[in-house]
Amino acid sequence: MEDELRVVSASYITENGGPVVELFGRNRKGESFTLLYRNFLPYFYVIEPTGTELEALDKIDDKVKIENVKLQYRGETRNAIKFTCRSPWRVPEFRKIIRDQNRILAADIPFHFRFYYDFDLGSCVKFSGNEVERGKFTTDHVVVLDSIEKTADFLPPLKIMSFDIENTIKTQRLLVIGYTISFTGKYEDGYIVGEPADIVRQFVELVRKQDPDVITGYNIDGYDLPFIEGVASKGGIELKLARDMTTPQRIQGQFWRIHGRVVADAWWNVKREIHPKQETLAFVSIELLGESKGDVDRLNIDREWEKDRERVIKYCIKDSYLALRILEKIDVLDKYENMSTVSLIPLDDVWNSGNSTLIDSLVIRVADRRGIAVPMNNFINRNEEKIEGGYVHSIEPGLYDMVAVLDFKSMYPSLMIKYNICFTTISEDGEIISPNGTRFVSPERKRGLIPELLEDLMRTRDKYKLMMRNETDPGRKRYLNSMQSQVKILMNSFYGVFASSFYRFTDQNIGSSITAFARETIKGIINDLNSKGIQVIYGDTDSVFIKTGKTDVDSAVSFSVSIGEEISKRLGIQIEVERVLDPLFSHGAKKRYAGKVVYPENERGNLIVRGYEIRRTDSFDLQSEALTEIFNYILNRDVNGALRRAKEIISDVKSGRVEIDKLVISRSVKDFEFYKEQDSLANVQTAKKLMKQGQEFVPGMKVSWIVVDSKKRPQEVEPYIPNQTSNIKPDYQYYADRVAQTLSRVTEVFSVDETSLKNVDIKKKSTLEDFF
DNA sequence: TCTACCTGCTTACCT
DNA sequence: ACAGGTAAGCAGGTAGAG
Repeated sequence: MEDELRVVSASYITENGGPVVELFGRNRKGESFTLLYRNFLPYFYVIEPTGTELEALDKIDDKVKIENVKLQYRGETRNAIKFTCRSPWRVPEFRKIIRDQNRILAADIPFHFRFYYDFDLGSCVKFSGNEVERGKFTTDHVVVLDSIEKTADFLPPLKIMSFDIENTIKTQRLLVIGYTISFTGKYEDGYIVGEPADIVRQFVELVRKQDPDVITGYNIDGYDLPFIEGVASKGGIELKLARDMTTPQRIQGQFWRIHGRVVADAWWNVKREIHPKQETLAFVSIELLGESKGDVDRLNIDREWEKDRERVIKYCIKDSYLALRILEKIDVLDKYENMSTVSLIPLDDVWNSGNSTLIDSLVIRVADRRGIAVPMNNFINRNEEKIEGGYVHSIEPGLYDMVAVLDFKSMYPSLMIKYNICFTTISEDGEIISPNGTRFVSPERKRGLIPELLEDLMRTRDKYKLMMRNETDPGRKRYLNSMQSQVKILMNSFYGVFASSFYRFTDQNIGSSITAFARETIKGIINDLNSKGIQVIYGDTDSVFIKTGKTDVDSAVSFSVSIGEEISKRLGIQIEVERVLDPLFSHGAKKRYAGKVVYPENERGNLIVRGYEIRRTDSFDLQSEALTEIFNYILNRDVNGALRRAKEIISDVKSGRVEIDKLVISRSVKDFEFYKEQDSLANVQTAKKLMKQGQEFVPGMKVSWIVVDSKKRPQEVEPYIPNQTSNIKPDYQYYADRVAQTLSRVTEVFSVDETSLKNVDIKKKSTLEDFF
């Protein structure tokens, strides 16, 4: 049979002592497939092995063959051997034979990636093969492959299954699993009750029968899955949740791998996508969906279960439904499917692995084609020394009129292209010299692999952007926009990966050359503009904020656009006018500013804030709201109004005229062992109290609290649980002080300090000019 | 003994 | 298992004033 598939996940199993590559996914019709390939073997390279090493390798029972090859290694052609064996899982053992790990190449590439690179596969594949009996596999079809290749991407319907468990707190007994399934726009739900072991057995059956592509739930990574695994192991049940009957595996104590399916914790995804102020399911459901959770008291779940079982079951199903809806709402599925298309690896690997995996996928293929050696990642000899980063220009306190923000379009990728920065071009005799003295050969002599790859990506992005502009169908337009945005994200992640200390192609000089060129570029522009009498008031890494000196928006825009065009032409890197702000406020701190947008047109009138408490998830609502109000006064040039309102807010807080919900502070908590003085931290104190109460807590979660006595050292806090605050007495003086602190940073620019905000009448000043 | 100031630790943000 | 630069709050200390 022949068909096309979007690949959800790839892995391998062992059969008769040899590896079988398996790809899982769905065709356009939404039928699920398992594709099997049996004739692929693992291999790696060793540069100039010694006699003893070669002998030892030759003696390995698992060996299939040893071939002589030539590879480009650090700019030289070197002799190497290609060692092919049968067992992917034994490669780490074979690596130990070689003393110097630097001479072993490509021996740390997960087997399914090796298959992906060598067959040059992508997010979707076209295949032909023989359909066989389903056997142990749970998919609609199982095909033994004859051929497989990359094909144009498409988005088939994927099946998502969300689940949630309830258990007693004291005895940790599993009571119920509730679930919701979403497929082709339809929802279906249900539940499983009974003896804990039976619940788990039926759950495994359910997953096998429903065969979902994505498994989700709220906090399943750290709570529900480990809990179910615990019940399974105690009951001697094999947790065969995978599409190939294997059991889930936890990677680095964090992500789960279930062959053929993506495990996508809704909590983790929400955290990554929207950074909510609080991370409980209740809070996120309200914020994102406007829906509230059921009102079952989890702390008294044992009694609730006795009293009204139906209600607890309904509540459990609802939680699974909410998690599913949240995952759909934040639109991650399409996004990661598109990133899978851009980075050419299966959906699961995009969703649940780091950026270096995406970069690997593009770089290793090209390196292999060109005979360039692929070293291994080095997690052991990590260089502790940090490379110097971007330049941040100081900003003076004040209110500035008609400020244009110009910034470089993908600055780091552009610089890598412009200066041919690459591990293949770094050379003592290079013609291009970076400000820190590192040399790269000119593109005329040798075009770098990375610059070429980045240029391809730039072209791809421009192509998507052009298509998007000409597209009239809204759905198609959204898809094209998402594609161009994923390409941009991938391009921008190159720098970070190449500047990281462990990445296989890392060279300290590459990372520091990129940032050195960037600093030189931005400082050059600032000096140049200043010498022309154009005042640069701020800049961060790839941006400059200039005073246009104009009074109307059109002149300000055309003035700054012409400056941008001149610079772009002169430097060969695109710099664009991102916004014009009128006015822009700063209290004199880097990475913090607020402004009113006057350009672009579609953002006109918007308040934009960077860095300030309004942006921070660990500030309490009252603080954010108060500062927003004050900014609105200031940006409308009503300083007196700002001062009056600031005093009013502070005095209200001081006397307790404020809702307790506005005083909630939330912060994340790591593993307790991480901290030097865990007991003196409010977030850890809160987490410990929550655990004592029997609340769900896993490291990495945000916890919320109210400060009840800030005089104590460390300050005393109480966990915040919505609708359960009657016995909490906030330390109003503390909150008043903090709000005053926040607001006075703004008012001090106009000569009104914290003490005067909190106390006596302010000096009578009526116009803005009087304050300078 | 109280306050001002400093340092180290920590989190979250900006690009 | 992508980077560095930065602000700011709290804990806990010390120096100097009262």
